[in-house]
Amino acid sequence: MKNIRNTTAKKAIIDLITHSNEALSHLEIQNLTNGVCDRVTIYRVLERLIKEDLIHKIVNLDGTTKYASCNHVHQNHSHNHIHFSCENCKRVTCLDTVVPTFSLPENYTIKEVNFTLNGLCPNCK
Amino acid sequence: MKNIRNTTAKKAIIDLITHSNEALSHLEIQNLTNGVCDRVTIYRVLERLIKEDLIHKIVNLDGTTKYASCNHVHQNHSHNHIHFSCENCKRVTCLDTVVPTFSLPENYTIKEVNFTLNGLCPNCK
DNA sequence: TTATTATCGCAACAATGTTGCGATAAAATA
DNA sequence: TATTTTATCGCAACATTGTTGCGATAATAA
Repeated sequence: MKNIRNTTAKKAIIDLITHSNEALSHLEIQNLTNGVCDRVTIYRVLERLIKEDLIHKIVNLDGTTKYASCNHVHQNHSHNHIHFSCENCKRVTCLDTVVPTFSLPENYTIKEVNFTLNGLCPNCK
Repeated sequence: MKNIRNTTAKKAIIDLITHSNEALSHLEIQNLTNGVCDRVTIYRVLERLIKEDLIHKIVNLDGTTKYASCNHVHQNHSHNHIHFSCENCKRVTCLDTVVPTFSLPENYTIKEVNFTLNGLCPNCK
């Protein structure tokens, strides 16, 4: 069986993401880790962290993708909260408390959710 | 002032999108229009069609973006409906009737919305 | 028919993500 | 602690997707 290793790169990346109050892009992670590891390694670590359910991926309308830590304060945490993407400062933040309600037609199986809003955040408006 | 022109490429692309029952990617549009115009022109036409509010853009969790026609059956149409992206057949469809409700904290200005769900559609489950 | 200019085609570039493979190092085991 | 196993890494090379500049073309107004 595969055993998970606690790599230097992995530790640095997860530390960065969990201590950030906004979602980070691959490039931002690359700059902030400052040469701890290769570009490709960052992609691979992020992929694994998502699989381990430690972070989640957010894709914005402008096509950029960012990563944020999962909030495990609730017993059954989920990623179906809304993310806000500011057009001005480009910051993406999790609105953990804002969970939308909707009723899906039958026969659909939901596995992942991506809710993002674009606009101006309180700081930029 | 700028006057909008009804180009051959534009007509072909909008015809394609409005008659499709699923959202189309840039590549799919390129293949289906079959050399009507250049790759770059497709990007520019799509950009203009979005600005004219004739189509809307959908960005999925896998990073792919697709385009769908705007449903103008309602007086005040909006794009805040949910899109479903099937992991298996890769089709993206608008669930026009499924509009989520949520309450945003104050001081946020919303300009655009991107709601997508990943999973299995009725055909693939 | 002619003039204006929005739109186009092409080439070149930029950003982002992926893959293969030999090298390295984390952690289990002796 | 020393050795072994193999998950993870670094590098190079590539693929995909989207962007930009600029001269050429064609849609529309005059």
